[in-house]
Amino acid sequence: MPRTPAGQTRESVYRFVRGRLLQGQPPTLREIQEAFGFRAVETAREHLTGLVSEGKLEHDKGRSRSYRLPSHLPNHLPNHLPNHAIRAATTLLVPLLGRVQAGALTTAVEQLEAWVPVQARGRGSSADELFALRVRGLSMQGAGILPGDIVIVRKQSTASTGDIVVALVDDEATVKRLHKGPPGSQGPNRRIELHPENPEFQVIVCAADQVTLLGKVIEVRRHLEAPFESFDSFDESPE
Amino acid sequence: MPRTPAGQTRESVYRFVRGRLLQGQPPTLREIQEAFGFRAVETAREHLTGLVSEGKLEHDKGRSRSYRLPSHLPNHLPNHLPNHAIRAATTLLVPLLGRVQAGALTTAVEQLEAWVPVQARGRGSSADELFALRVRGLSMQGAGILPGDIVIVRKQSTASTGDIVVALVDDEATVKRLHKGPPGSQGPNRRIELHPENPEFQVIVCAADQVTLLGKVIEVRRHLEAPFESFDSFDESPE
DNA sequence: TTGCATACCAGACATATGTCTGGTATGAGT
DNA sequence: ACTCATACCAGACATATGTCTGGTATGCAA
Repeated sequence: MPRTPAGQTRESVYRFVRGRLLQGQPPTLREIQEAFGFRAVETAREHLTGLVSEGKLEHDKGRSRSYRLPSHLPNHLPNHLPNHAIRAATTLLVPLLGRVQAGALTTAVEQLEAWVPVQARGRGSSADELFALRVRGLSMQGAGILPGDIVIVRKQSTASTGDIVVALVDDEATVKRLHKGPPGSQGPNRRIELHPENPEFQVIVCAADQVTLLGKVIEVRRHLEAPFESFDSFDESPE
Repeated sequence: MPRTPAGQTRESVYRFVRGRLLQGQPPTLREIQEAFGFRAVETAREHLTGLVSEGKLEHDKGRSRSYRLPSHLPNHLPNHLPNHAIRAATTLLVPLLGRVQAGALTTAVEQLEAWVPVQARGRGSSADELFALRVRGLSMQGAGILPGDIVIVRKQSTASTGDIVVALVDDEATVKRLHKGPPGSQGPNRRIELHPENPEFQVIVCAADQVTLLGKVIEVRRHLEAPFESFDSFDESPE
């Protein structure tokens, strides 16, 4: 029986298994056997055993379809594909909300436009911490944020000066750059400034209790070809 | 035995299964049974059977862990979560390339920076059609494309006037807006203009055979918090 | 050529996993 | 209260799936 050089089939098997895992469909040994034309199930199993010993896969002994990508980032990963595959496995699905109204940060069906795949950040990340909105106006043009862009937002009720945030002002969501007044300004009610990045728009100045901070913008996306149907999330015009 | 109202456990089971599928780890019936505290395997199986009849899942009879999200977009989906779950299932993993050199559009290990999750577009979409690059210069600032942004590019060797493209000029990749000369200009060798969106940069004018068009930019992303380690993909400065 | 590591094969068998049949009882509506 | 749909239970069993043992032969280096 002709054989490939050492390691070559192993690599091919790894890519096959990884592809199936990323599709959510881990293969059985016999599916691998068939895919590669092996005559023995054991051949497939030994390749997987080799991959486990190399740290590229892990599995639960005796369970069906249990080979999987390692679930934790080992401290000393070699700088090759497994690392990237692991990152791929931590994709989060974040709701793109159609409209945000006062207090209603929700993934209720009527407001959910789509699910957006987002790379997980850190081990504690969870899709519940994030939401996405579509930008409608030109107020943040100077920051390279244009109408139609999608902002990925991490839910948080505080942020730092200079952060780009989503805030509710007069029950309307807006994307602006946050500037906080000095501690103690206006008594317990600190002054908040929401700065546009476009000279045609005015700074919004108010007290902290007049603003609800919904979160911090952590990513901006622009689709030059729209994968989604067009849907506007909020109004905005020069004041 | 107390029971939940009709449909409630079904929905919870669906979310559990979907979560496991998105992790690449489809559950067995007994794992579902255990997760929900059912006394009988059959209870779990019936919920899955119900979900299959609702079109939310499909499966292969008699195979282990074979319940999965539907693999094709049905024509008439109800406007609720299954639709979005299906979209989630069509996330592609696109390679973020560290550097593009002449002719070397490759996902070879040394040039692969990360895998980027991207929403699939259309049924024929495949990750092989796409690659991602990191923008380095300010030449496209006017178009809201800033240094450090990631562009998702669909591989194509032609594009339309007005498209933002990635092109190889003098063996260096650059992102510009494409303008094509009139048909027949310069004989069979049509004139090509690559326009910056920043007055500090000059238009690149050359013949079609001096330029290799690598693809069309279909999406731009900016990470305000970097999920990746910083890695620059190409040089660019005012000419 | 020899030696070695390992890529392959074959078969038996344990058990994990799905399926089916027959049943109870609970929530909700009338 | 009655009825109905269905959410649950229990058990038996077929087979899919993984595991182990014993083996051959091939590619590669010395």
